[in-house]
Amino acid sequence: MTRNNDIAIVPTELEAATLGAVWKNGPCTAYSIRQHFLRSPSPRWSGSAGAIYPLIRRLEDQGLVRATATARGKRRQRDYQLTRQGRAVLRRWVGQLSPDPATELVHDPLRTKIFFLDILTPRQAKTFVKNALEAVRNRLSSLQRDCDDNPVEKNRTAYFAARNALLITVARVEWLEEVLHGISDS
Amino acid sequence: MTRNNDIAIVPTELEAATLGAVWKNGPCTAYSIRQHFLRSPSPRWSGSAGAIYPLIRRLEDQGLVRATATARGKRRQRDYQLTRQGRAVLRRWVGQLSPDPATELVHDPLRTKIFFLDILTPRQAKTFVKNALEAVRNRLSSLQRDCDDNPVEKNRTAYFAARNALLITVARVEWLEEVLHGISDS
DNA sequence: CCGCTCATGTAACTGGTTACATGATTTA
DNA sequence: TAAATCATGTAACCAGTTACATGAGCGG
Repeated sequence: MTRNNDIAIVPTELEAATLGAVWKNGPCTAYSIRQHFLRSPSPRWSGSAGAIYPLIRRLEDQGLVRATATARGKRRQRDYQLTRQGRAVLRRWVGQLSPDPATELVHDPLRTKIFFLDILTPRQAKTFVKNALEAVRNRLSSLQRDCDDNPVEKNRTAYFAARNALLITVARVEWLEEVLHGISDS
Repeated sequence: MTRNNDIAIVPTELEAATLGAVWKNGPCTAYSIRQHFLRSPSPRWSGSAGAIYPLIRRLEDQGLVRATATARGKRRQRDYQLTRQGRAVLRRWVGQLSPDPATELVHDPLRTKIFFLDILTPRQAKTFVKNALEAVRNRLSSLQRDCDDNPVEKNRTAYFAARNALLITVARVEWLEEVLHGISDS
Protein backbone atom coordinates (compact mmCIF):
# COMPACT_ATOMS: atom_id res chain seq x y z
CA MET A 1 0.00 0.00 0.00
CA THR A 2 3.05 2.23 -0.11
CA ARG A 3 2.41 5.47 -1.92
CA ASN A 4 5.04 7.06 -4.11
CA ASN A 5 4.46 10.49 -2.59
CA ASP A 6 4.71 9.63 1.12
CA ILE A 7 6.49 12.84 1.81
CA ALA A 8 3.41 14.80 0.76
CA ILE A 9 1.34 13.26 3.58
CA VAL A 10 0.45 15.90 6.15
CA PRO A 11 -0.82 14.15 9.28
CA THR A 12 -3.24 15.66 11.77
CA GLU A 13 -1.84 16.43 15.21
CA LEU A 14 -3.29 13.20 16.62
CA GLU A 15 -1.86 11.18 13.74
CA ALA A 16 1.54 12.76 14.27
CA ALA A 17 1.35 12.19 18.03
CA THR A 18 0.48 8.56 17.33
CA LEU A 19 3.43 8.19 14.97
CA GLY A 20 5.56 9.78 17.69
CA ALA A 21 4.26 7.39 20.34
CA VAL A 22 5.01 4.39 18.13
CA TRP A 23 8.45 5.80 17.41
CA LYS A 24 9.25 6.32 21.11
CA ASN A 25 7.66 3.18 22.55
CA GLY A 26 9.16 0.80 20.02
CA PRO A 27 6.94 -2.03 18.68
CA CYS A 28 3.72 -1.63 20.57
CA THR A 29 0.01 -2.31 20.31
CA ALA A 30 -2.70 0.20 19.51
CA TYR A 31 -3.96 -0.51 23.00
CA SER A 32 -0.76 0.74 24.63
CA ILE A 33 -0.93 3.90 22.49
CA ARG A 34 -4.42 4.47 23.87
CA GLN A 35 -3.13 4.09 27.42
CA HIS A 36 -0.38 6.55 26.58
CA PHE A 37 -3.02 9.16 25.67
CA LEU A 38 -5.41 8.18 28.47
CA ARG A 39 -2.72 8.57 31.12
CA SER A 40 -1.15 11.69 29.67
CA PRO A 41 -0.68 14.41 32.29
CA SER A 42 -1.88 16.97 29.70
CA PRO A 43 -4.84 15.15 28.12
CA ARG A 44 -5.24 16.73 24.73
CA TRP A 45 -7.10 13.66 23.38
CA SER A 46 -9.39 11.14 24.97
CA GLY A 47 -7.44 8.17 23.64
CA SER A 48 -10.76 6.66 22.63
CA ALA A 49 -10.76 3.36 20.77
CA GLY A 50 -12.99 4.92 18.13
CA ALA A 51 -10.19 7.35 17.31
CA ILE A 52 -7.07 5.20 17.60
CA TYR A 53 -7.97 1.93 15.89
CA PRO A 54 -9.25 3.36 12.61
CA LEU A 55 -6.43 5.91 12.66
CA ILE A 56 -3.61 3.41 13.05
CA ARG A 57 -5.09 1.24 10.31
CA ARG A 58 -5.05 4.29 8.08
CA LEU A 59 -1.39 4.86 8.94
CA GLU A 60 -0.73 1.24 8.04
CA ASP A 61 -2.53 1.62 4.70
CA GLN A 62 -0.38 4.65 4.01
CA GLY A 63 2.74 2.64 4.76
CA LEU A 64 3.75 4.78 7.74
CA VAL A 65 3.57 1.94 10.27
CA ARG A 66 4.03 -1.80 9.90
CA ALA A 67 2.25 -4.42 11.99
CA THR A 68 3.53 -7.76 13.20
CA ALA A 69 0.72 -10.05 14.28
CA THR A 70 2.17 -11.70 17.36
CA ALA A 71 -0.65 -13.99 18.46
CA ARG A 72 0.23 -15.06 21.99
CA GLY A 73 -1.99 -18.02 22.72
CA LYS A 74 -5.40 -17.40 21.20
CA ARG A 75 -5.19 -13.70 21.85
CA ARG A 76 -4.68 -11.65 18.74
CA GLN A 77 -2.28 -8.77 18.97
CA ARG A 78 -0.82 -6.41 16.42
CA ASP A 79 2.51 -4.81 17.24
CA TYR A 80 3.20 -1.67 15.30
CA GLN A 81 6.47 0.00 14.46
CA LEU A 82 7.39 2.92 12.24
CA THR A 83 8.49 2.33 8.68
CA ARG A 84 11.15 4.43 7.01
CA GLN A 85 8.38 6.51 5.43
CA GLY A 86 6.74 6.85 8.83
CA ARG A 87 9.90 8.30 10.29
CA ALA A 88 10.19 10.64 7.31
CA VAL A 89 6.64 11.90 7.74
CA LEU A 90 7.09 12.34 11.50
CA ARG A 91 10.40 14.12 10.98
CA ARG A 92 8.80 16.42 8.47
CA TRP A 93 5.85 17.15 10.74
CA VAL A 94 8.03 17.92 13.75
CA GLY A 95 10.44 20.12 11.82
CA GLN A 96 7.83 22.10 9.93
CA LEU A 97 6.28 25.17 11.56
CA SER A 98 2.60 24.80 10.75
CA PRO A 99 0.75 27.80 9.25
CA ASP A 100 -2.03 27.16 11.80
CA PRO A 101 -2.50 30.38 13.81
CA ALA A 102 -2.50 28.28 16.99
CA THR A 103 1.24 27.92 16.50
CA GLU A 104 1.66 31.58 17.31
CA LEU A 105 -1.27 32.01 19.68
CA VAL A 106 -2.76 29.40 21.98
CA HIS A 107 -6.36 29.42 23.07
CA ASP A 108 -7.47 29.81 26.67
CA PRO A 109 -11.14 29.05 27.37
CA LEU A 110 -10.97 31.22 30.49
CA ARG A 111 -10.14 34.18 28.23
CA THR A 112 -13.53 33.81 26.54
CA LYS A 113 -15.35 33.71 29.87
CA ILE A 114 -13.53 36.73 31.28
CA PHE A 115 -14.35 38.63 28.09
CA PHE A 116 -18.03 38.37 29.05
CA LEU A 117 -17.46 38.82 32.78
CA ASP A 118 -19.63 41.94 32.94
CA ILE A 119 -22.77 39.86 32.58
CA LEU A 120 -22.19 38.82 36.19
CA THR A 121 -22.73 41.02 39.22
CA PRO A 122 -19.45 42.33 40.70
CA ARG A 123 -19.92 39.87 43.54
CA GLN A 124 -20.46 36.89 41.23
CA ALA A 125 -17.55 37.98 39.04
CA LYS A 126 -15.22 38.11 42.01
CA THR A 127 -16.29 34.67 43.17
CA PHE A 128 -15.79 33.22 39.71
CA VAL A 129 -12.29 34.64 39.30
CA LYS A 130 -11.33 33.43 42.77
CA ASN A 131 -12.55 29.93 41.98
CA ALA A 132 -10.78 29.90 38.62
CA LEU A 133 -7.59 31.13 40.25
CA GLU A 134 -7.79 28.40 42.85
CA ALA A 135 -8.42 25.68 40.23
CA VAL A 136 -5.49 26.75 38.08
CA ARG A 137 -3.22 27.27 41.09
CA ASN A 138 -3.99 23.76 42.29
CA ARG A 139 -2.39 22.44 39.11
CA LEU A 140 0.94 24.07 39.80
CA SER A 141 2.26 21.53 42.29
CA SER A 142 1.59 18.52 40.07
CA LEU A 143 3.10 20.32 37.06
CA GLN A 144 6.15 21.16 39.14
CA ARG A 145 6.37 17.49 40.06
CA ASP A 146 6.21 16.52 36.37
CA CYS A 147 9.24 18.74 35.78
CA ASP A 148 11.12 17.24 38.72
CA ASP A 149 10.27 13.70 37.60
CA ASN A 150 11.87 14.35 34.22
CA PRO A 151 15.24 15.97 34.87
CA VAL A 152 16.87 17.61 31.86
CA GLU A 153 19.87 15.30 31.93
CA LYS A 154 17.67 12.21 31.80
CA ASN A 155 14.88 13.02 29.37
CA ARG A 156 15.28 16.40 27.77
CA THR A 157 12.13 16.46 25.65
CA ALA A 158 9.87 15.20 28.43
CA TYR A 159 11.32 17.90 30.65
CA PHE A 160 10.71 20.55 28.00
CA ALA A 161 7.09 19.45 27.58
CA ALA A 162 6.47 19.50 31.33
CA ARG A 163 8.17 22.86 31.54
CA ASN A 164 5.88 24.27 28.83
CA ALA A 165 2.78 23.28 30.78
CA LEU A 166 4.21 24.75 33.96
CA LEU A 167 5.29 28.10 32.50
CA ILE A 168 1.98 28.65 30.72
CA THR A 169 0.07 27.77 33.88
CA VAL A 170 2.16 30.20 35.92
CA ALA A 171 1.33 32.89 33.35
CA ARG A 172 -2.37 32.12 33.69
CA VAL A 173 -2.19 32.35 37.46
CA GLU A 174 -0.50 35.77 37.19
CA TRP A 175 -3.14 36.84 34.69
CA LEU A 176 -6.01 35.77 36.97
CA GLU A 177 -4.36 37.62 39.86
CA GLU A 178 -4.28 40.74 37.70
CA VAL A 179 -7.95 40.27 36.81
CA LEU A 180 -8.92 39.74 40.43
CA HIS A 181 -7.05 42.85 41.44
CA GLY A 182 -8.54 44.78 38.52
CA ILE A 183 -12.14 44.03 39.44
CA SER A 184 -11.72 44.45 43.18
CA ASP A 185 -11.79 48.26 43.03
CA SER A 186 -15.27 48.59 41.57
CA MET B 1 -40.42 27.29 21.34
CA THR B 2 -39.49 28.32 24.84
CA ARG B 3 -38.46 25.39 26.99
CA ASN B 4 -39.34 25.20 30.63
CA ASN B 5 -35.87 24.07 31.62
CA ASP B 6 -33.80 26.76 29.84
CA ILE B 7 -31.45 26.91 32.73
CA ALA B 8 -30.40 23.33 32.04
CA ILE B 9 -29.07 24.26 28.60
CA VAL B 10 -25.28 23.94 28.50
CA PRO B 11 -24.00 25.70 25.39
CA THR B 12 -20.79 24.83 23.57
CA GLU B 13 -18.03 27.42 23.70
CA LEU B 14 -18.96 28.74 20.24
CA GLU B 15 -22.63 28.95 21.21
CA ALA B 16 -21.74 30.84 24.38
CA ALA B 17 -19.39 33.15 22.48
CA THR B 18 -22.21 33.82 20.01
CA LEU B 19 -24.63 34.61 22.82
CA GLY B 20 -21.97 36.90 24.25
CA ALA B 21 -21.44 38.65 20.92
CA VAL B 22 -25.18 39.23 20.54
CA TRP B 23 -25.32 40.47 24.13
CA LYS B 24 -22.46 42.93 23.60
CA ASN B 25 -23.27 44.14 20.08
CA GLY B 26 -26.95 44.76 20.73
CA PRO B 27 -29.45 43.78 18.03
CA CYS B 28 -27.29 42.53 15.20
CA THR B 29 -27.31 40.18 12.22
CA ALA B 30 -25.76 36.75 12.03
CA TYR B 31 -23.52 38.26 9.38
CA SER B 32 -22.04 40.77 11.81
CA ILE B 33 -21.41 37.98 14.32
CA ARG B 34 -19.48 36.19 11.62
CA GLN B 35 -17.38 39.29 10.98
CA HIS B 36 -16.78 39.52 14.72
CA PHE B 37 -15.24 36.04 14.67
CA LEU B 38 -13.48 36.51 11.32
CA ARG B 39 -11.74 39.68 12.49
CA SER B 40 -10.95 38.45 15.99
CA PRO B 41 -7.30 39.07 16.93
CA SER B 42 -7.25 35.59 18.51
CA PRO B 43 -9.13 33.49 15.93
CA ARG B 44 -10.47 30.53 17.82
CA TRP B 45 -13.17 29.89 15.21
CA SER B 46 -13.35 30.43 11.49
CA GLY B 47 -16.64 32.33 11.68
CA SER B 48 -17.83 30.20 8.79
CA ALA B 49 -21.40 30.63 7.59
CA GLY B 50 -21.86 26.88 7.87
CA ALA B 51 -21.29 27.15 11.60
CA ILE B 52 -23.03 30.41 12.51
CA TYR B 53 -26.33 30.30 10.62
CA PRO B 54 -27.50 26.86 11.78
CA LEU B 55 -26.21 27.64 15.26
CA ILE B 56 -28.08 30.91 15.70
CA ARG B 57 -31.26 29.29 14.41
CA ARG B 58 -30.83 26.64 17.07
CA LEU B 59 -30.43 29.34 19.71
CA GLU B 60 -33.63 30.92 18.42
CA ASP B 61 -35.48 27.58 18.61
CA GLN B 62 -34.30 27.26 22.19
CA GLY B 63 -35.60 30.71 22.98
CA LEU B 64 -32.19 32.17 23.80
CA VAL B 65 -32.26 34.80 21.07
CA ARG B 66 -35.14 36.58 19.38
CA ALA B 67 -35.09 37.81 15.76
CA THR B 68 -36.70 40.90 14.30
CA ALA B 69 -37.01 40.67 10.52
CA THR B 70 -36.13 44.21 9.49
CA ALA B 71 -36.38 44.03 5.70
CA ARG B 72 -34.71 47.17 4.43
CA GLY B 73 -35.78 47.46 0.79
CA LYS B 74 -35.90 44.04 -0.76
CA ARG B 75 -33.02 42.76 1.30
CA ARG B 76 -33.98 40.36 4.02
CA GLN B 77 -32.28 40.81 7.33
CA ARG B 78 -32.75 39.24 10.73
CA ASP B 79 -31.62 41.22 13.75
CA TYR B 80 -31.02 39.11 16.80
CA GLN B 81 -31.04 40.07 20.44
CA LEU B 82 -30.80 38.07 23.65
CA THR B 83 -33.95 37.02 25.46
CA ARG B 84 -34.16 36.89 29.23
CA GLN B 85 -33.45 33.16 29.04
CA GLY B 86 -30.50 33.87 26.75
CA ARG B 87 -29.00 36.20 29.32
CA ALA B 88 -29.61 33.59 32.02
CA VAL B 89 -27.86 30.87 30.02
CA LEU B 90 -24.93 33.14 29.18
CA ARG B 91 -24.65 34.27 32.81
CA ARG B 92 -24.65 30.68 33.92
CA TRP B 93 -22.03 29.67 31.36
CA VAL B 94 -19.71 32.55 32.26
CA GLY B 95 -20.02 32.05 36.00
CA GLN B 96 -19.63 28.29 35.98
CA LEU B 97 -16.14 26.79 36.03
CA SER B 98 -16.35 24.01 33.46
CA PRO B 99 -15.10 20.53 34.43
CA ASP B 100 -13.24 20.43 31.09
CA PRO B 101 -9.55 19.79 31.86
CA ALA B 102 -8.67 22.61 29.45
CA THR B 103 -9.90 24.99 32.13
CA GLU B 104 -6.91 24.10 34.25
CA LEU B 105 -4.43 23.31 31.50
CA VAL B 106 -4.27 24.85 28.03
CA HIS B 107 -2.89 23.04 25.04
CA ASP B 108 0.15 24.21 23.10
CA PRO B 109 0.75 22.47 19.75
CA LEU B 110 4.42 23.41 19.96
CA ARG B 111 4.65 21.31 23.12
CA THR B 112 3.74 18.20 21.11
CA LYS B 113 6.37 18.94 18.48
CA ILE B 114 9.12 19.62 21.01
CA PHE B 115 8.24 16.35 22.73
CA PHE B 116 9.37 14.54 19.57
CA LEU B 117 12.25 16.89 18.82
CA ASP B 118 14.83 14.10 19.03
CA ILE B 119 13.70 12.73 15.69
CA LEU B 120 15.50 15.69 14.13
CA THR B 121 19.24 16.07 13.87
CA PRO B 122 20.63 18.55 16.43
CA ARG B 123 21.10 21.02 13.59
CA GLN B 124 17.52 20.66 12.35
CA ALA B 125 16.20 20.85 15.90
CA LYS B 126 18.06 24.08 16.54
CA THR B 127 16.75 25.62 13.33
CA PHE B 128 13.20 24.60 14.16
CA VAL B 129 13.27 26.06 17.67
CA LYS B 130 14.81 29.27 16.34
CA ASN B 131 12.06 29.60 13.73
CA ALA B 132 9.34 28.87 16.26
CA LEU B 133 10.82 31.40 18.65
CA GLU B 134 10.88 34.03 15.94
CA ALA B 135 7.28 33.33 14.89
CA VAL B 136 5.97 33.54 18.45
CA ARG B 137 8.10 36.60 19.24
CA ASN B 138 6.72 38.37 16.19
CA ARG B 139 3.29 38.21 17.77
CA LEU B 140 4.34 40.11 20.87
CA SER B 141 4.19 43.61 19.42
CA SER B 142 0.67 43.24 18.02
CA LEU B 143 -0.52 41.69 21.29
CA GLN B 144 1.03 44.56 23.20
CA ARG B 145 -0.81 46.93 20.87
CA ASP B 146 -4.10 45.12 21.60
CA CYS B 147 -3.52 45.81 25.28
CA ASP B 148 -2.73 49.46 24.65
CA ASP B 149 -5.77 49.85 22.41
CA ASN B 150 -8.04 48.67 25.22
CA PRO B 151 -7.03 50.55 28.35
CA VAL B 152 -8.36 49.15 31.62
CA GLU B 153 -10.38 52.29 32.41
CA LYS B 154 -12.19 52.14 29.07
CA ASN B 155 -12.93 48.47 28.44
CA ARG B 156 -11.85 46.29 31.30
CA THR B 157 -12.82 42.90 29.88
CA ALA B 158 -11.30 43.57 26.46
CA TYR B 159 -8.12 44.60 28.24
CA PHE B 160 -8.13 41.44 30.35
CA ALA B 161 -8.59 39.28 27.25
CA ALA B 162 -5.76 41.01 25.41
CA ARG B 163 -3.60 40.74 28.51
CA ASN B 164 -4.24 36.98 28.71
CA ALA B 165 -3.01 36.47 25.16
CA LEU B 166 0.05 38.62 25.83
CA LEU B 167 1.09 36.96 29.11
CA ILE B 168 0.71 33.44 27.72
CA THR B 169 2.71 34.39 24.64
CA VAL B 170 5.47 35.87 26.80
CA ALA B 171 5.57 32.59 28.73
CA ARG B 172 5.89 30.65 25.48
CA VAL B 173 8.75 32.86 24.33
CA GLU B 174 10.57 32.28 27.62
CA TRP B 175 9.93 28.56 27.29
CA LEU B 176 11.32 28.43 23.75
CA GLU B 177 14.39 30.37 24.90
CA GLU B 178 14.90 27.74 27.59
CA VAL B 179 14.55 24.98 25.01
CA LEU B 180 16.97 26.67 22.63
CA HIS B 181 19.48 27.08 25.42
CA GLY B 182 18.91 23.50 26.56
CA ILE B 183 19.66 21.96 23.18
CA SER B 184 22.59 24.21 22.33
CA ASP B 185 25.04 22.33 24.52
CA SER B 186 24.81 18.97 22.75
C1' DC C 1 -14.98 -18.53 39.05
C1' DC C 2 -15.36 -13.66 39.33
C1' DG C 3 -13.74 -9.47 38.25
C1' DC C 4 -10.04 -6.82 36.26
C1' DT C 5 -6.96 -5.72 32.61
C1' DC C 6 -5.44 -6.62 27.79
C1' DA C 7 -6.77 -6.16 23.18
C1' DT C 8 -9.54 -5.04 19.07
C1' DG C 9 -13.07 -3.15 16.92
C1' DT C 10 -17.84 -0.74 15.19
C1' DA C 11 -22.00 2.62 15.12
C1' DA C 12 -23.97 6.73 15.91
C1' DC C 13 -23.15 11.19 16.95
C1' DT C 14 -21.00 16.04 17.41
C1' DG C 15 -19.30 20.32 16.48
C1' DG C 16 -17.30 22.15 13.75
C1' DT C 17 -14.87 22.95 8.59
C1' DT C 18 -14.65 24.28 3.32
C1' DA C 19 -16.92 25.19 -0.63
C1' DC C 20 -20.78 26.47 -3.01
C1' DA C 21 -24.97 29.19 -4.20
C1' DT C 22 -28.11 33.16 -4.37
C1' DG C 23 -29.39 37.79 -4.47
C1' DA C 24 -29.56 42.84 -2.78
C1' DT C 25 -27.01 47.04 -1.95
C1' DT C 26 -23.14 50.13 -2.03
C1' DT C 27 -19.01 52.14 -3.90
C1' DA C 28 -15.40 53.24 -7.24
C1' DT D 1 -21.67 49.27 -14.80
C1' DA D 2 -18.49 46.40 -12.56
C1' DA D 3 -16.64 44.99 -8.35
C1' DA D 4 -16.89 44.75 -3.58
C1' DT D 5 -19.60 44.08 0.43
C1' DC D 6 -23.93 42.80 2.95
C1' DA D 7 -26.75 39.05 4.02
C1' DT D 8 -28.52 34.32 4.20
C1' DG D 9 -28.24 29.83 3.59
C1' DT D 10 -27.09 24.51 2.19
C1' DA D 11 -24.22 20.16 1.17
C1' DA D 12 -20.50 17.45 1.80
C1' DC D 13 -16.96 16.51 4.60
C1' DC D 14 -13.73 15.84 8.73
C1' DA D 15 -11.59 14.61 12.93
C1' DG D 16 -12.64 13.54 16.51
C1' DT D 17 -16.19 11.87 20.64
C1' DT D 18 -19.16 8.41 23.57
C1' DA D 19 -21.05 4.16 24.01
C1' DC D 20 -21.28 -0.40 22.91
C1' DA D 21 -19.65 -5.16 21.86
C1' DT D 22 -16.59 -9.15 21.89
C1' DG D 23 -13.34 -12.15 23.71
C1' DA D 24 -8.72 -13.82 25.83
C1' DG D 25 -5.74 -14.09 29.89
C1' DC D 26 -4.64 -13.36 34.69
C1' DG D 27 -4.93 -12.70 39.87
C1' DG D 28 -7.41 -13.21 44.22
